[in-house]
Amino acid sequence: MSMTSSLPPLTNRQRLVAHARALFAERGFEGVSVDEIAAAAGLTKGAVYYQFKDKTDLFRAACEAVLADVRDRVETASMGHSAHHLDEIVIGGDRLYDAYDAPDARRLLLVDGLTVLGVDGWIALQEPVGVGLIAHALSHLADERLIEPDVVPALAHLLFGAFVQGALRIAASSDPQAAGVEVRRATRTLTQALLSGAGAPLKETQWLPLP
Amino acid sequence: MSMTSSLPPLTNRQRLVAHARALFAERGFEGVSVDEIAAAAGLTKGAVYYQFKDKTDLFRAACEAVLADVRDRVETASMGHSAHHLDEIVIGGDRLYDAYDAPDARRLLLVDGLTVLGVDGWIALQEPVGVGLIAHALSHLADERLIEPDVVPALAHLLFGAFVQGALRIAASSDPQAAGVEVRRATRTLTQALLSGAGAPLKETQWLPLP
DNA sequence: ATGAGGATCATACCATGAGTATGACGTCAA
DNA sequence: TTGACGTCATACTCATGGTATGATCCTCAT
Repeated sequence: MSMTSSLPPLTNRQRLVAHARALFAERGFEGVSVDEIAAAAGLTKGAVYYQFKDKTDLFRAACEAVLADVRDRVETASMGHSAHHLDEIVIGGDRLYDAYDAPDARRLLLVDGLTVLGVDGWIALQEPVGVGLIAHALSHLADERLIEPDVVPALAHLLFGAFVQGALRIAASSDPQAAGVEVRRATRTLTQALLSGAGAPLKETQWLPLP
Repeated sequence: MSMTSSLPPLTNRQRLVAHARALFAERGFEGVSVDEIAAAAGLTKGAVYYQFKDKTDLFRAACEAVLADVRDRVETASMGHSAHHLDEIVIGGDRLYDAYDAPDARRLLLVDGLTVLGVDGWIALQEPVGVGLIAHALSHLADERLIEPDVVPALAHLLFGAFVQGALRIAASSDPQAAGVEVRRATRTLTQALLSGAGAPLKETQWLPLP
């Protein structure tokens, strides 16, 4: 069904990334050998190590390819739907779950990415897209004084973590359909709570002193 | 400082787990060889593969050892502090961050665990402790009708994901001290919003139809 | 044209490490 | 004593990441 538009006919580097993406999505980073990826692209290991520094570098390139698709899906889908600023955090959230429904996004970005790229690499990868989209939505809540503006970066990161676990919970469920609505409901409970402006007062040290 | 109470003098299996835990915490699952772990325990590879099925099995045992300590730290610390039921979600949250401050908890449970054990294994590992504690706290909110009872399991999982990313954000920061208070503040914004009872009304499909 | 030089990739090779097979050593019961 | 079993060491295989080096092709100046 996919139009397989090969204009121009794809450079070898792109073909390596494409096959790496497919194989990594199927059997994970450790489950696929470099020779196998090269063979799938009709090449050998020499081509891989000329184009990429090491196996991790190839994995990173595959991650960025997946992430580009995720960004496209989320942005185009949320385009025109946000009647009000405040809706986009719940609408965009559903689109995020849709995007993370793809096997390659799950395996590369959510499962293997953290271990392979390390904590810093993982955060650097997710910041522009996943975290960034949430931060953008939260900034509108901060404009309306529903939350404090200076908690937006960290809060976006936390919410992104919630989305990650939500996607994994759906993936691990024996009934992904039912788990999908369950997780989306729980996510709305979370975002709805933010939208109510309950985070605004925040009398410092009302609960416990911060160390 | 740790009392190193060796009574009885530790079986070889326990010593393997202990050294595996330390080495995995230092250089990760892929960064440590089985021979190295065996040598650190004064043994050889044969002992490892007699006691454990494979390297992953040893890693799982190390994870459970770390997790036992996490549970102890969180439970004993939150013991007697929760004047009201509703406090424990924010108090216990701070204790969770404290527990995930340890290098072994970070590396084994938060970074390597997901990839090594797989999604199902990882969830099965975290469910009894991390997710379970949050679910317990949330159940009290459900008793007070602050949230719907049937969203508790999924919501606990989501909040646990937020804690995971919070801990990772602290770990990756160049100033963990400052990042610690930043993340804890953001976490309280989240939990405080739940405590306000904003999740209760939840008019179905007010925003979007669930698929 | 032609040869120099670089870009791109294949081939051969090495080192490491997970997993297996098998044997050695002990203990204990009969 | 001996035989069975639990525990571990040793020796081996095999897959794989990475490197070194050589082959091929394209480009371009002379």
